[in-house]
Amino acid sequence: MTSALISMTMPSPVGELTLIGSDAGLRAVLWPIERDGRVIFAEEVEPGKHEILDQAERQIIEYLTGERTSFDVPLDLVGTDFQVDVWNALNEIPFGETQSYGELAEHLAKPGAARAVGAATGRNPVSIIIPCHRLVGSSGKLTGFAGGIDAKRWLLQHETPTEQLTLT
Amino acid sequence: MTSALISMTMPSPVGELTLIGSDAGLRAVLWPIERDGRVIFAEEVEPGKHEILDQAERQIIEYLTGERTSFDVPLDLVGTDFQVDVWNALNEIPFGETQSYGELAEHLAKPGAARAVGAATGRNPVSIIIPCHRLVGSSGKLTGFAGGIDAKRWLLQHETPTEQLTLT
DNA sequence: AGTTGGATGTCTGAAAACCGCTAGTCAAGG
DNA sequence: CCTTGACTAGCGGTTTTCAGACATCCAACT
Repeated sequence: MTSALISMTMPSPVGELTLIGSDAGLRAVLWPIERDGRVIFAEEVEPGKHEILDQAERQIIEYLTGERTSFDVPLDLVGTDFQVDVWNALNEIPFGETQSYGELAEHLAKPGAARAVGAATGRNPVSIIIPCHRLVGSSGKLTGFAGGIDAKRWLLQHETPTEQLTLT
Repeated sequence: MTSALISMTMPSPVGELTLIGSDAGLRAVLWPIERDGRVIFAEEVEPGKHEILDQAERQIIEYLTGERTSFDVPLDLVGTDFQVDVWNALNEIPFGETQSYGELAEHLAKPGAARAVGAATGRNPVSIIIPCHRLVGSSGKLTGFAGGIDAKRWLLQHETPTEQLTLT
């Protein structure tokens, strides 16, 4: 008997986000396109009814408006050991910086596992908060993104001083 | 966060039995040979410390000494839908009677699923209390038993007036 | 009397496919 | 030359698929 999940939606410049919570913490932040495929069942709640979802929404808004560069909502990550390792490693890439899939694999002491890192990143349940958008190809190219390449570019530009180059 | 399991052992004429309990009820009664393979982790407790295990032990003793012909310990069955259906159907075979795998399949409105019933029965976690020993081949032969054919024969003879034939 | 085959739901193990990659090679275009 | 783009082989973890294996049974064969 794992406890029931609850959900909430919020608008954003990169599309409507769906937040999923459990007792233990924030379980997911999903792009519109992911919503149907990834949620088994979550009861919808109104804003103000659930501490963790409210906190998550608040922090995401602050991030999007530029008042915040890191998050401290409690997360409830469910995945394989490797996936959780990757997600935690992602969390350590600082605001405004990027890393390649291969570099992250090396940080995990698994050189050569770049492709596996890509696969695990693609399953990151907690978009934006776990900054999977900071992971780019070794050439700097924006290779893929669950919420669409446009959203990835938007997030990276949002984290980057405006003088910077335009991202491919 | 499912709750922790607790366990206890008790002697019996058919070998030492291991009882496993959860908050919700009795999770398993295992034969010696099953014990290593099927228990993930269960903290051992002393008799008298856990209501459900004590109740189960008491009822099993009463059954073995002939003072009891049915059980009412709360059970906590975990398995697929089909398996739970089979186990519940087993529970409805009265003391002293037997049924064939195929007959039970028909009661489940799944004629032809005799073999599937066999597989599900073999996974019955709660020996003795869920009377999987009352299931025999359509020819009356004692085909298989998790605790060994000898234990199956012992249990069936124990439920049968002594004048009856010897079981093959 | 023995043998064979088909029907059923589930589990297991092995193999294959799938990916948000990467470093290397090679040819074409400035 | 240097840059680009297209193509390749190999990487590692997970997911999907598939082929057996079972606590059977009945019928239709040898």
